[in-house]
Amino acid sequence: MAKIETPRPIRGTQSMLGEEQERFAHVVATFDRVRRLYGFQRVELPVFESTAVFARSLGESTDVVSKEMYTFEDRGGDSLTLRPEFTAGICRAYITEGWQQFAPLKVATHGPLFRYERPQKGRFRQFHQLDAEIIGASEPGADVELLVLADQLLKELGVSEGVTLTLNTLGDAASRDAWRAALIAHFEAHRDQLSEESLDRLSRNPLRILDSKDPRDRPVADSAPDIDAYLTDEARGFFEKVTDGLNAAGVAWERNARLVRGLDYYRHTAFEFITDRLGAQGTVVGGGRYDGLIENLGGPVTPAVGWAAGIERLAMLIDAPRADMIISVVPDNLEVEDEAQRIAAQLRASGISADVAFRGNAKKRVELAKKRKHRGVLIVRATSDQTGKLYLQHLDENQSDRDEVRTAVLLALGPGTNLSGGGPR
RNA sequence: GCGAUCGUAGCUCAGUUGGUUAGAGCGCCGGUUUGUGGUACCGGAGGUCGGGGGUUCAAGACCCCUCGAUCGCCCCA
Repeated sequence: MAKIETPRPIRGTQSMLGEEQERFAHVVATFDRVRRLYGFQRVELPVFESTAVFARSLGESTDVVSKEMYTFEDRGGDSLTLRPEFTAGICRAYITEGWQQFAPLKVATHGPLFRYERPQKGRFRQFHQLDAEIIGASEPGADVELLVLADQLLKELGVSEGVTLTLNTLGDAASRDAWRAALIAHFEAHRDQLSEESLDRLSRNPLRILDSKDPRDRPVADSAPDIDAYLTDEARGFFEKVTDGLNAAGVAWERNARLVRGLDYYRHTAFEFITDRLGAQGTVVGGGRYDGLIENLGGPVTPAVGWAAGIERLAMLIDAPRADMIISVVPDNLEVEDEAQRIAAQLRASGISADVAFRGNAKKRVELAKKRKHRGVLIVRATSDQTGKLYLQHLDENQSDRDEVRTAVLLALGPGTNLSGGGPR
């Protein structure tokens, strides 16, 4: 009989359980809470779109479009693509779903994205992002609000210590074009000093040479002109209003004149929240303003700004979230199993998580509760003596945790409950 | 697409310069003991050492190929 081969998981995908999943869920839950504080509506979007949605908006020559997209033909012969990012799909929906009537529209979402890349630390083929966008707002105040939102999110996740906001402006179209031309001239003049990779960038995406990690490129990149000299008055004023707003809101930031974005659609504000705690993947949140994108998709001229954050990356940075409080209800013997179910139901009705172990004798069930990291064991004894009927054994180390469990259980079972108690020996 | 490192039980790993029937802990299954309560004892199942080829009297160890993982380059959240 031939051995049945178990299908392997797809490279770069993850299946999460336990702490890994709890970290992930905590990041999402925190985002969902904070985005509400800023009045961002949750939107639901398809995971795949017509290939043109991404090809047109991201730029044909970007790596994402040219070699990283999961693109396939459906049975009808249409070219579809699993979304490699959120922004393009949101903009498509803004145009096709009539969302223009709600402008300026503040939306947030999160979910899986797909890029055909070589996996490494903090990088996956199916990965997950948080996303926040403001569509139909040309005011710098929109940029500020998004950055303040991101800043608060990182603070509430407890990771702001190791993460810094780096900020740059790419100017308006006129500034950007003038700067780009000056950069190309500069790099052309020093071709002989650039790495092979940067020579390739020079023809594909010259701005990218600025943040090259190759030490051979640094002298040329560092001596390249900043955008500041090419900024129009309008673009300069815009950037100042953004930075003033951040200062007023108490958001710490650093100017990085070398910061550029990988995708073609960015204008004006560009930013990354970066850390050195994730190996080669330094960016935790990245985004900026993309005033031309919706037009590129055939929509009306619509200014917009947004960011995305890697959920896996944030999950790696946060402290392990505290597990939910679960009380294990253990019947002393078969006789009181139904009584244990009744008590568990009472706990759950009061919002306390309860688990009734169904395997093994009482001792085994207590051991299992300990192993599952439950907070306490409520032992139900077969006795007519009300004083000895319920016994709460704590599994927490410190007294305040024990008090929390005891108070919760007493509250759920009602006043006057006779609850003898003990702790770990 | 390129580079480095690594693949031994379900999991975490030992395995000495190549040398008998490949080990441990945890987990799993069974049993003993205990019996107002989490750490006891005994036993068992489970590995064609990622796969294929080669060197050798002899390969888990050495060589080649292949697949996979990890980390880095590229790119990006």
